[in-house]
Amino acid sequence: MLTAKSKLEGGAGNGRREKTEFPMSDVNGVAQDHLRSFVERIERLEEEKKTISDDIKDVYAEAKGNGFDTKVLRKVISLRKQDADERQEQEAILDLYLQALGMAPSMSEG
Amino acid sequence: MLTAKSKLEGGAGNGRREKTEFPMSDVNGVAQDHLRSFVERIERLEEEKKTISDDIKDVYAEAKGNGFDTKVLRKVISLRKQDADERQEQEAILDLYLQALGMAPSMSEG
Amino acid sequence: MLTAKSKLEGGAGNGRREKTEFPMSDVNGVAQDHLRSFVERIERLEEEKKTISDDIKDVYAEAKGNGFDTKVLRKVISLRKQDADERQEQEAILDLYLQALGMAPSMSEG
Amino acid sequence: MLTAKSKLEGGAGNGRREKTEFPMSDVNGVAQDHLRSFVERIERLEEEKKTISDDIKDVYAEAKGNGFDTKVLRKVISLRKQDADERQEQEAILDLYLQALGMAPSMSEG
DNA sequence: GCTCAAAAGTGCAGCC
DNA sequence: GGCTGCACTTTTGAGC
Repeated sequence: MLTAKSKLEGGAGNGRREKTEFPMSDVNGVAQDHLRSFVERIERLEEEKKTISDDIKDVYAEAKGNGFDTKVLRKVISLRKQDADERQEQEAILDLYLQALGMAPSMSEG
Repeated sequence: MLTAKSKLEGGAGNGRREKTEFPMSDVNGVAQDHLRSFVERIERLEEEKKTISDDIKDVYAEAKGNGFDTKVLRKVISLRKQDADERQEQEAILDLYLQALGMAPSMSEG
Repeated sequence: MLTAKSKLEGGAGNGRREKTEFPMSDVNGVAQDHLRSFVERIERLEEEKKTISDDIKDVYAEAKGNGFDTKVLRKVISLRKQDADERQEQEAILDLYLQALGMAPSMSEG
Repeated sequence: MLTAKSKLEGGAGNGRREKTEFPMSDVNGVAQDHLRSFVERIERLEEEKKTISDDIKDVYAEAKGNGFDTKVLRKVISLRKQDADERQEQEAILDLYLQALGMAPSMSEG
């Protein structure tokens, strides 16, 4: 059974087939452009993400500089996040039980 | 209603001491405001960060929807990142050499 | 996949090249035996672990066969685990605050 | 104050009802016992599983303490596992062929 | 530098 | 049988 090899969308010369078996629905050049576009978008976002992460670190550093214990601060953040998550979880549980009881919860019907 | 949060300030407010052993350099109330400010800033940033992360996932999903193998795509991103990191590393080494030679690299303007 | 540059050979032993560049501080044969021993122990444990995992799956399957909704069942397990974790967490928080207050919790006084 | 745990049984009538809408084919009390039994079995197994996992971590730690690079060690384990899986796969294919030829492979005793 | 915890990535099981 | 969501593993980053 075949598996791994097909994934590389490898630029094998498929130019001459009526229909390509490759995972992209287009000619190679176009697919490449498409790929490049995705790569750029992702890299751009990753960059932004890193900026944010660095900002967060800066805030912790600033807090520390103001005499706060970062470990405690992190715990505070973590706890508040947990609370939020738990709230969501509660709704999920409710939905689950409603489903189990045959009473569909949401499914925004209508 | 406060729940877990209340524990956070539980330690505080246990009377005035000539000198506080608390890690904050201010009166409790003020420190609390300060703390709150830090917490809010961090949470805001964490939220933004999550938005970006979700965006990234969306892009991967879109790429997948366009026939790209996300695993390969991730590999591409990863490799390019490594390359970039190595490039930076090279520049850092160059800077070190320049410094060692007394030629400050100053700021690397494009 | 690992590329050649990875740290496979990296690590200890830098500097001495008369004998070996390998990361182990012993003669090859002995180190190999040692390595083999670790590999075997790990593989044995992994095997046991898999057995347990399969057992768990079996129990879920059996529960399902008895009319239980496995999704709900999993949720029940998950919730109970969360409760246990939270209990631990509470102790951790307490310790943290005690530390922050300069009251080391470390001593286990009765 | 309700704790999270209480929600679990919240849905079920803590008393005895003559009739149930629940997906279990038995009276509530009995189903509850049954459920409890499953929960306990699973939790017991999960516990064992965690013990094994911790043991594995310990072995890796010990290996590290003996100068082995855990990353490499993990790679070794992983590769060997792959090999084993592939071997199994080969046998499975062989079995298929044997079956196709009307020669049941029966049980593969080690 | 090592250890530990959070985040990401991968694989798997259940569902449509 | 493809897909979505979940659990496990791995990796990265922070703290001591």
